[in-house]
Amino acid sequence: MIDVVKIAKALSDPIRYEILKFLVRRDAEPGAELVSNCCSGLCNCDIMQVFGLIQSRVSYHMRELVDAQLVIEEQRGKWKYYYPNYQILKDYVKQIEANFLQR
Amino acid sequence: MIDVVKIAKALSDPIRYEILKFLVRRDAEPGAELVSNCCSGLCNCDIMQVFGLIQSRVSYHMRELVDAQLVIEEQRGKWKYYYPNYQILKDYVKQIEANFLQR
DNA sequence: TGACTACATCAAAATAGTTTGATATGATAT
DNA sequence: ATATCATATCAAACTATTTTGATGTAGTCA
Repeated sequence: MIDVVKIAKALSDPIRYEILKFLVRRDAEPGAELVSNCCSGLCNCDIMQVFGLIQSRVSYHMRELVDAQLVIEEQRGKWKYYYPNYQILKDYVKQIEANFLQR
Repeated sequence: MIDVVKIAKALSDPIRYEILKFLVRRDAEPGAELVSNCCSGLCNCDIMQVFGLIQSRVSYHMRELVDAQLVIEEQRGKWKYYYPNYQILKDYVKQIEANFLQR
């Protein structure tokens, strides 16, 4: 079962929320211009560049998102490629609805 | 517009999450046995009793829930009566879906 | 091999959130 | 009015989270 409080905590940081939104937007627009030329997907260095954050800060927040299972990571050579975990997001919504909106 | 990150933060504390679940459950079962005899609704003192928390702690968490608009409070004499704000909960789910699950 | 790149990890500092006990406020009842 | 009850607020202590700079690790490429 999902840990709904842990997911809420992961979503409760504005930077993480924006990063996740960005991952989803980029995932939905596969033809969009690549942010950097470091790799074909979306990696740490892209997020650094887009949000103007230093490397260890991005690394920290991505680990939080991965730990909450909101984001799946995939190693590609020396890069980490991130993509949204839609199943967990769906489960989160379902759980919120089940706990608070069942009438 | 709702502040989705603020709502997530309010939901990210396990005590607040349980209190909100409790408010919803109690709201859905109007015939359920009253927890205390202090008032006809659900007040601070009920939550203290049910969760075994001291007064200032309950007061703090209820204020967080009210600030996030997840809970509406109503003064009744010397008591505060709390009930869930379903509209905000619905808006929160909608926003999560719009930001992350639109395909 | 060595130089370089991407990312992880660590410890320290900074910031934010939570808990507690004490005190304050405001309503009710006598 | 006073006494009592429910809740708010405050300051201090405590705990958790975030940020930073430094260093470590592992992959890549010449």
